[in-house]
Amino acid sequence: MNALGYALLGMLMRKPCSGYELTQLLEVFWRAKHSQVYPLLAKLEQEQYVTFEHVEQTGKPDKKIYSITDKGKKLLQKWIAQTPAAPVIRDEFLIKVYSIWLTDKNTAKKLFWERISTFEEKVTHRKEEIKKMEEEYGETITNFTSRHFGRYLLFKRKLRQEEEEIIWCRWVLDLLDKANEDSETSIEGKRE
Amino acid sequence: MNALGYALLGMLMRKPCSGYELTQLLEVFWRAKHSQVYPLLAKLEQEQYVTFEHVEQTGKPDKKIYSITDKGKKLLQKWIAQTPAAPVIRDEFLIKVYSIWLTDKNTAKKLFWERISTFEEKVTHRKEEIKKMEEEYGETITNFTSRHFGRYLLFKRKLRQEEEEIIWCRWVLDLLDKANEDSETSIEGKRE
DNA sequence: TTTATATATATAATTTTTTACATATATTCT
DNA sequence: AGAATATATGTAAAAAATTATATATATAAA
Repeated sequence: MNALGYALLGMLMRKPCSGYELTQLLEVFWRAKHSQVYPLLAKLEQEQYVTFEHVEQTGKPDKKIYSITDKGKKLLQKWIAQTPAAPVIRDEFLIKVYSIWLTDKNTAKKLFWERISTFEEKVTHRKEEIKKMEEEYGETITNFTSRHFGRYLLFKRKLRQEEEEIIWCRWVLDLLDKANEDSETSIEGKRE
Repeated sequence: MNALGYALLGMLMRKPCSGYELTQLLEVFWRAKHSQVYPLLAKLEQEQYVTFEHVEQTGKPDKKIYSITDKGKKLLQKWIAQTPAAPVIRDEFLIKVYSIWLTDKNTAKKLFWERISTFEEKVTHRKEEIKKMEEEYGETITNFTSRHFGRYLLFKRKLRQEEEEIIWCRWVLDLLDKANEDSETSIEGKRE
């Protein structure tokens, strides 16, 4: 089984979910589209790691609510204790940063300002999510045995990372402005 | 063209490189194996975004040194100014954290201690890289027009992130220890 | 009234990525 | 002597991920 499968099992341990809901919950720690989630759920069900029941709805399409089985739980627990693979990060923005010296200063600034803007939105959103969790579950959330503990830890980490990204962007923008002053006040432009 | 192609072009703007070297340099901002790099370089060469020359070596296998063309440079510059796609993060460790409440405290602690350990190594390594860059290129490195500027920015960002990850892990380990004390001093264990 | 958005599931086609296979030279470690 | 590691390039097969297509209900907005 692949990592995404374990992610799904982990979410189903927290609570039974539909494929639609799982796809949304996934966002914090593993990117995947619904076109990956639905077939994998079917496979998981075939191998008896999960079960599902049809739930009819009015005003909305019917859904399948998946639950994890004992077999699934055991598989997950065994996997957790194993050393995880190295993280994969692929961020187009970073490729652009790498080559930022090829653009003009306005293009560069715009890129970083847009980054700040999208990350500020993320921070706002994340803070709300954390607040909601803290209100809903109280102090138990910091308790190791709470089913929400892991999710809470991830949210806290994400928030920090998002805030750090903004700080870094501001630092870069400062550097860009400083370099500007230098080239205006001194003749000695380039070295190297 | 895909993002990896632009990453290669960006690295070739900094300096001509072999496919082997490119695969290593890639590490900071885009994960890719050599089996992706070599065919893509061939494609890039076919479309005249890069050229290469054979370099014979003694004691080592011969290599191909790739350089970017004007056509390649223009393509890259045009791409940089466009709004980047959302970052992709896939980290198995985070899936395990999500389900950490399913394990025992020792397994949990071990996971986080191992994470700290691998990230401490990364921090050490990263600091050396940054020091080397600063020594090699001096202050010009903070200059917008330096070909090393983007790479320098990325290294600084990575270092922060790696340091932050360690801080977060320690915070989690603290939480785990606190919860331990609680369950020893108070009877009221769970709520929710 | 049309359009967009949200809920809900599913498959097909394509692209991207990983793993494995393959070869070759030289050095260092056990 | 044999094994592992580093340098160097490539291809083939398999797995994973993205994009596109498809269907269906309901609400809200333009």
